[in-house]
Amino acid sequence: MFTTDIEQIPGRRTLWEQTAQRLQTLIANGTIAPGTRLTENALAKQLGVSRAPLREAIRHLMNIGLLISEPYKGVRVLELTSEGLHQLYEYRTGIEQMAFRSLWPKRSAESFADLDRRHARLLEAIDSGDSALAIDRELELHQWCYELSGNALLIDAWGRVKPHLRCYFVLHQRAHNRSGPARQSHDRYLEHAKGESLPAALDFIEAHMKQGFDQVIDHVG
Amino acid sequence: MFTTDIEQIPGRRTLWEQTAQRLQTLIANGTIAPGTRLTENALAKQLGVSRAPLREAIRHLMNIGLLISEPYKGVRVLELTSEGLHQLYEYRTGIEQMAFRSLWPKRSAESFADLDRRHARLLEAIDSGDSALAIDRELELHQWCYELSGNALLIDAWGRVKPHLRCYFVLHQRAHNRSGPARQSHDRYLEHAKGESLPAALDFIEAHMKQGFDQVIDHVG
DNA sequence: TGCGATTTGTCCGTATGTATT
DNA sequence: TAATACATACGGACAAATCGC
Repeated sequence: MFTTDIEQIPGRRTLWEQTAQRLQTLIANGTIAPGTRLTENALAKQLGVSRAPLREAIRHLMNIGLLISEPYKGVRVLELTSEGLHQLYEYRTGIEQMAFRSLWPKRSAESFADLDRRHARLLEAIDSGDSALAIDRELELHQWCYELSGNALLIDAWGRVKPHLRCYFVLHQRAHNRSGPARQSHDRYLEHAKGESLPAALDFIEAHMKQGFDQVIDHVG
Repeated sequence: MFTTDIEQIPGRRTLWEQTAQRLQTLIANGTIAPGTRLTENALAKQLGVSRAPLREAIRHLMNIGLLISEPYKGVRVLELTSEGLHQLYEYRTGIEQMAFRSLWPKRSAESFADLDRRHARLLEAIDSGDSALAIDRELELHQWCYELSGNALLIDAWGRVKPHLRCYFVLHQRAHNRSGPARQSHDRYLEHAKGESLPAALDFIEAHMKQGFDQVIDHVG
């Protein structure tokens, strides 16, 4: 693997990993607003950790891109802009197409079963009305293609994109007060993933991403 | 010990950035061999810094992927494998094609002049016989497409790929005792970058990358 | 199996450098 | 210019985990 995947190994994580995860959640759900300037001492006290692990957590979120640091001036939370969203979707479209090209020869019955399982869990979350859970499940659904590709750099790139998507999704969901993209769109995503034509799948990904982009773009400053 | 190597631009960057840069160079040029386990106290003494900034530098290189960390076990330098090289080139091909798709409408006379300037500097380095410099110049040449794309995520992705490429390039150069890819290949790269057909450019990138991959693959464990 | 040695992870106090007022 | 606030850096200390014997 590339970086340590924080979201796994739930039990015995180091303090800086837990701190990074907590910060990431606070940023994603808007508790810490975009553009907020973070002061280390105050934040360390609030989180109940010392500055050392906090600074390492900050360094991690910097590398993910959720925090922006200016030396000797401090760090601030990334602002959500239409330009940023555009670049995010351009990038995400590219890496997801890359993943599909890479995974295409590796497709199997088991991988399709895995995909179906993720899809079922997404539908389950949507029906439950828990929109935060639905967002996570949707990200897990798309993670299928990266894991199947087996390319550590792609998996890592996805891990970096995911928290950004979560931020924008939450923003969109708050504006609309309903959960993510339509069910039908994901049905067609699965059809193409299991279908026979790679070019058709790539085209659909492009359209699928553009649809997601258009849904969110109106709610960004 | 190896503190003699780099003393470049210690200007106004923070200590952890300088430390990360020094470590990166030591890893790239093989002074610290792949697979080496790093112990913090010893390394801090050798580099003349305290553990705090060293740990942040390590965290940075972890996120780049040059160092691998297992909690409480330590960090070790990434090993160069044929599988890793394959994934690196698959990924690099993808993001460079992505960059070309993104920059294509933004091409201009000035951007072509910029590209020519980078090319000239590469040829200059090749002719000078300084292979380390030639490697840097080749990376700067390719960086053109990412900068012109203007996509911050793509630029960031390239920034993470670059140090890995440097490691493999140095490995290859040491085996061959000559500098990088042929001049003709870069000439054609420029022709396609300035040409009229995006699909042709994308195809050439694929071939160009595969050629680079084949040149290096034989020298990896 | 346990025990000690080593290393990482964490915390604290303090000093220095930088930006801002 | 002085003063304040904060980020950065250092050193020492202890706790926690791992590894070798």
